[in-house]
Amino acid sequence: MEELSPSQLATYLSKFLLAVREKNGEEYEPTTLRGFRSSVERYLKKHRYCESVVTGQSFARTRETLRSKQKQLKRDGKGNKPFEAASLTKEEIEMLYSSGAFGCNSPQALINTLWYNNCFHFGLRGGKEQRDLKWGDVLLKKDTEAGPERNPVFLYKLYKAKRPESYMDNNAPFYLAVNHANASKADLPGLKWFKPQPMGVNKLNSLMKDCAQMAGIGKDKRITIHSARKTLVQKLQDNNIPPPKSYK
DNA sequence: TTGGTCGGGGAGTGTGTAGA
DNA sequence: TCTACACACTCCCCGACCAA
Repeated sequence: MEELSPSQLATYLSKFLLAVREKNGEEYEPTTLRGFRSSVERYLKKHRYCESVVTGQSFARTRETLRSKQKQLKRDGKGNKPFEAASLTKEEIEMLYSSGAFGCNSPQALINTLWYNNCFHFGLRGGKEQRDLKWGDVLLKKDTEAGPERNPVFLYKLYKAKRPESYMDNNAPFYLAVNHANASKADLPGLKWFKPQPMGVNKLNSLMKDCAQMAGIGKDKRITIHSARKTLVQKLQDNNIPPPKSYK
């Protein structure tokens, strides 16, 4: 497309924005169309194209087409964020603990709870930021007496005791794969619950969904990996904590 | 069970601007 | 000057698929 003149490209883009549909024939969400345009813009920038699709004069009609299309889609009921992640209620968090999805009685429950704590207390995103987390990124500054399963310090110390020695240096991944061979005899003292191997990206990304399934929640709402972070934001809002200045 | 990749699409953040 | 909102742009979640 970088070989087309701006006026030719503008015409093609306008036609594309009007005609494009999902594979099943459905209309796309308004933000998706905007994303398509941004993708084209990025591509053209990379190829040093002479004009910007977003601000260039030759693309004024394309912009108008996109605006009209977005308005039409909104009128048709699109743009209501059908895939928006839902936050967790107090009752649902209780169910996660009572079902055994969260807690400290199994390697999987332990790592699920650590993941949730890191989302909820440190505001980490559920996937990449958690996966990039290293063992040395989390330091125990203030100790506390070993206590209940909901005490983050207790869980951290238990996790430390159950990790293999070879994965204790600062650059080791924080989340390790569960050793399922040992999971059935998890209460044996000194047994390592985790393998010297990072938890996989697919496993980490489906962690919250698996927990919700185990606890029997999320049938009427969308519980995803983002739900834990959303719960944190919801709680901050409910307690009238203002957003940081940089959010303005 | 894992890593890697891809396409679709929602979420997050910085910036510009109209209006109070 | 402040605030709310829209826009521009980027990030990355998510599911599917495949091979190891």
